[in-house]
Parts: sequence; C-alpha cells; structure tokens
Amino acid sequence: MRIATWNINGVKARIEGLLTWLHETKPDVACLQEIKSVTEGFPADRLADAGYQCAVHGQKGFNGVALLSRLPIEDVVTGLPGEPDAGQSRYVEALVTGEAGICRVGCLYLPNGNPIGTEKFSYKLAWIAAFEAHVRQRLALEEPLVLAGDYNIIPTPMDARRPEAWQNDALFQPESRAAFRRLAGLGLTDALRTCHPGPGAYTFWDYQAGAWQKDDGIRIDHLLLSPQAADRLSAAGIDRFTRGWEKPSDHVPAWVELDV
DNA sequence: ATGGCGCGTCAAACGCGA
Repeated sequence: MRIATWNINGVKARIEGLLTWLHETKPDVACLQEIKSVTEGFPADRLADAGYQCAVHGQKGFNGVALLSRLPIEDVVTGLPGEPDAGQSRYVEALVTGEAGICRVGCLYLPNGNPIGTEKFSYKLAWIAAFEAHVRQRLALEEPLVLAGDYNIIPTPMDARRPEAWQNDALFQPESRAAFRRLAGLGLTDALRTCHPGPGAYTFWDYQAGAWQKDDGIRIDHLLLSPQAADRLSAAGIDRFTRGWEKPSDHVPAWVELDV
C-alpha cells in the first residue's frame, strides 16, 4: 500500500497538477493539506473519475484537509478530538483496507505557529498536546497506523539547508522539536528519516528568493509510523519533481510503501 | 542586511503561510 502526503496550497489552484501526480505515482491513499476549500467545493467528482473516494474536512479560505483513497475506507473521523479550535480544519482520519491487511491513516495539518511569542505559537503547542493525546489512544490499538501530513516542524538542523535562518521561527523552536521527539518516544518511526538518513531530504521550498533554485529547503512534511506499520515499511520517498512544474505548490509530496 | 511569492477573498488591498 502506497500512502502519500502533500500540502497542495489550494485545491482550486492545484487540481490539474494533483490529477497528473495521482496518475503518475498512483498512491493508494493521498493525504492533502491546505485545500483552502469548503467541503462542498472540493472537486470530489473529478477525483472519483480518477478512481479516488474522498473524506474531506474543509473550511472557507484557509486550512482544510482531505484523505483520498482508491481502496475501501471506513471509520472516517473529521477533526481532532479535543482540538483547541474546532473552527480550523486540520485533521481527518480513516481506516483503509488493502489486499494484505489494514492501515489506519491520519492526515494532519499542524499549525504553523508564527510569530513566536504570540497566541499563534501557544495555539500550535495546544494543538500538539491534543494530537499527542489522540496518538496515545490510537497506538493502544496496536495496529498499522500512519500519521501523515504537514507537521510544520523542522526536526533537526540536518532538516534545513540553512538552519541558522530558522532560529527564530516557530518551525524550529525547541518546543516544536521537543514535541517531535516525544512522538518518536511514543514509538513512532520517522519513515523518511529511516529511509534517507542523510541531509537534503527536503519537502518545502519557499516561493521567494529563488529558494527552489538554490535548494534552500526544509523538511517539515512527515510520515510517522506505528511499530506495526514500521514492521511493514518497504520504501519511502519524496516527489521533488512536482516542485519544478508550472504553478507548483511550495510543498512536494512524500510517501511510504507498506506491505499491507 | 533586506526583500523577494502565491492563494483566497473579493473586487483593493489584505490575511496568511513558512
């Protein structure tokens, strides 16, 4: 089962690229963030034509997540239990049934948190606390679980081309990085890091200042795996090629291949 | 050292992202 995540920065602006990417890479499950669309406005018909059913948690203008699947899904959950602001759509989850087993997939868009020292950053930490509580619940099920999305966390200096430039940014604060380590401490495996232990595995390049041309990127999109999913991990990768397209998202897709 | 872009909303700037 191939499970991918992609912050598409607006589904209306990205629908053609999204369909091309689905056709070229054929993920079984695609977790999308920043659809920037209400649920009713999501192009579910065009995605159904491409073979995907959609679990959408939309919102007007900002945020919004969607889980696409060409395998059967059930147990759809929209919204994170106990989240600090239910008006912001940042989480959708479903149980996916593959040929060789099941996998529960959570699609998340963790708050950015900038600027630091404001309520934006406290909101990020509060959202993380709710997420951690939910993760503990899910891990107790002892089943294959993939938590995929835009975490808005640069885990280590190796995950930025210029770590010094992110020193005062919410993405690289000690509290943000500590939260990522706590998730690992709960037993989750960072799939991209496991398969690509060296530097340079970036998933985001700013639109500004020629960041893409200079490979001035950061790794903030992650796929975290429960032990039962990690046991079945066969590959993980990053679809860098989409960043060179016309009208690209500033994020690129990342994916895992599981034997389920 | 700084700013530099793009999307959505809504019809001009502005909020927001990272």
